[in-house]
Amino acid sequence: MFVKNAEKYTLVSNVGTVNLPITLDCGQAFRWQKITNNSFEGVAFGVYTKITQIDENTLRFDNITDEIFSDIFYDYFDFSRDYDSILSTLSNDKMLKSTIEEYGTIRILRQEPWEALCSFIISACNNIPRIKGIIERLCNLFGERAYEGFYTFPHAERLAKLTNEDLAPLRAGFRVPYILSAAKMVANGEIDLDKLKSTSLEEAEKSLMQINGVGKKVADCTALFGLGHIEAFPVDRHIKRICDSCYPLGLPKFFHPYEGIAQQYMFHYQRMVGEK
DNA sequence: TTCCAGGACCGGG
DNA sequence: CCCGGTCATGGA
Repeated sequence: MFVKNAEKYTLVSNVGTVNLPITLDCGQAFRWQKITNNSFEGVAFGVYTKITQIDENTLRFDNITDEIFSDIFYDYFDFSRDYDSILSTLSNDKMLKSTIEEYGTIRILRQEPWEALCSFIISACNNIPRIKGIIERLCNLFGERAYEGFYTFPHAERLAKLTNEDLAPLRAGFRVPYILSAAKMVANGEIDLDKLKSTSLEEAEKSLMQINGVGKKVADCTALFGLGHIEAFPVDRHIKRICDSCYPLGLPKFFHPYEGIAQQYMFHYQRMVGEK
């Protein structure tokens, strides 16, 4: 690992391969704003930064120190995991092989648990541009200023005090009461998201599905993108279509325990072919 | 106007 | 267990 800290940016190389644009904009996170084809800006864990892809092994983080990178973004990008090795294994599947070759390394982001849960409650029966809009209004209205024009994701404790009317400006429709019920259960400790990081996936799903508005799909997205359960395999309508046609007898055994990574390639693949 | 979007819930069969 | 209707919103 090589980290070079200059006056106002941190250059990171040789911590693992990554396709930055796809990783940040493949539908697992909703808050990164594209500046150019290879640079994005946004807020994670309360910290604003601008990230630029220099090459497959090198990222530039503007506005943060090397310590902030080590404390926050190293884990956020799941750099402790050896994706080259995992992707090599997953490439034993014909369809995944061509997708991996085309798109490179899509990393599973380790997002804030509450942000992941809340975001995927909002994702229900919704499209990605509108999900992004709702979440942006949520942060702008109830988050804290992290940088000029950028706000943190509001904590569950903050949202738990609000009413349906307070959230009306989000224009989130039938999802508003779901957001509030989740916020209350997280804020009062009925759901302990950090604890669910170290339970079994089944235990985490079971706990999350106690929340009104959280079914298996949203629970699995929360487990995968917010709790580090890399074996979680969220099945939405796109993934179901692929599974029915490509894996009618179930997923190949050797996907385990990296079903979550396989899922993200399948989802991105389906998104790309669907755009034609 | 109708259809659709990273679902979940509820009712009836 | 599985089926259809329903839930708001907005772009195509």
